[in-house]
Amino acid sequence: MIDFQLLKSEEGLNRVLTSLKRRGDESSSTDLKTIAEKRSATIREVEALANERNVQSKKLGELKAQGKQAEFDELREKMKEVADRLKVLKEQESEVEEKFRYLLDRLPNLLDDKVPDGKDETQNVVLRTVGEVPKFPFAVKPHFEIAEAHDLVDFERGVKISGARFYVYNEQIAKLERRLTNFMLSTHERAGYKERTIPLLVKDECMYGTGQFPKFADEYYRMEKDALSLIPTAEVPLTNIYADEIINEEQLPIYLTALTPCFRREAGSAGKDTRGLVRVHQFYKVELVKFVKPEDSEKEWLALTADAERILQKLGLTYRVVSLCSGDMGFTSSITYDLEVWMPGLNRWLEISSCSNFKDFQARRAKIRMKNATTGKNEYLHTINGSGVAAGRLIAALLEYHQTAEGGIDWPAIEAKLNA
RNA sequence: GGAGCGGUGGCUGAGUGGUCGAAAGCGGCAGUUUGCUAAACUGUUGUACUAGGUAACUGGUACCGAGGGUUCGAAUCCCUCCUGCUCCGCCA
Repeated sequence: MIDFQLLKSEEGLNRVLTSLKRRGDESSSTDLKTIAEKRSATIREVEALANERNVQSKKLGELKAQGKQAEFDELREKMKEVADRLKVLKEQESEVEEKFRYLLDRLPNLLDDKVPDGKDETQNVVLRTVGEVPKFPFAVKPHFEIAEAHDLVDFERGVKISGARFYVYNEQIAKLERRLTNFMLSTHERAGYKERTIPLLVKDECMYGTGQFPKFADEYYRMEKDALSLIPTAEVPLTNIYADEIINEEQLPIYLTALTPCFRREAGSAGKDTRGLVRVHQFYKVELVKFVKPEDSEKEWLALTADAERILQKLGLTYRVVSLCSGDMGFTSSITYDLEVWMPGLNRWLEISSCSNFKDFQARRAKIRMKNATTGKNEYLHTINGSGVAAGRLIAALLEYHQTAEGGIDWPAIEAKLNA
């Protein structure tokens, strides 16, 4: 969440409103200032009355100890009224607090000044393209046609077992995925990321901490009985490792990575990418997460993006780096670069990684702080993360790049890339 | 799943209705002593919100697993939930 102290000044409020407008968010942001003010006023009232109660209660204790029964009884009667009044006031306070939290919880992160203006994904800005768009001397096929033709992926049985957007990898793809994820983890380990194995089911407070809850709750699988959610990305448990903790500044930066399945309901994407491995309910992904000092976050975010790019470079895939425009930015992110890989068979660019700087937005929600070594004060640190990268889409890309004129797959070529 | 016992500050651990944000010890920080280190001694040491102040800081409120309740007053009493440990059962 954003620093709600911003709402108190004209200047801060304008920053919030400008950012919201750039996002194309028409939510009731103007209410914020009024609610924030009402909240402060109510808190002041409650605290003043609570102070009186505390002072008089202390006095009652003294009177009793001194055996002054008459004075005790008199004051006690008076304080009953104060207690009643306080009770009513406290109810008002929690009502205001609830309204305030409701708005604040649903308020997106402030956009970085460098985020380009734009309405939707069509106005994202391509920063650079790495590699050439490959040319084939034959008619290229999308990955799912190749996979079906050679029985590499069993889409029907995936549907039989679990429904649409589920799949079964047969032997060669299953093994390729195992090789690829291992390759990605090793590559990141060399760049300084520490691997973790983490829970795939998380509490609501974790989903809140990284910003999935409460606004986007419908997009995730939740186990109602146990009040746990299947993670949509390793970002959730990985970031929450340090929830509610204060980290010494000297221990930063912390780089973490994890391989996990990711589960997404894909609610609202009916009819989109219905074939293939591009949009599925479950896929493996290697995630990169960084905890950094605020002053380092831009540098560290660019470095993390480069770490994700390295995977695509090593595998010889053509991709471009895209700066998401204001209207296409995610709720929690302050600035995001997407990596889009060229898909020869689909004949389009496909998002395979999304690298974001959240600044202190997630840190505030998850209460992840650092102790400033010079001032000794606790401050919110910055969190950064990105996919490094999504395995399912990576497999799809490799199949399309290494298809042969005969309609098969050049396995040795893939193998060579992995061994390079 | 059953039975029993617990959850207190960075840690250990006291505290069963009033002056308890909370004893004591450890750790941390500052200082004194010291040729240096160590030891000893002295002081200091939580978080969030809130009001004032440029700030250092000062005042207030809240927090003793979480949420409710009783009371003028709750770490302490009552209820619900969560969670840890030990034993038993079950499963891998």
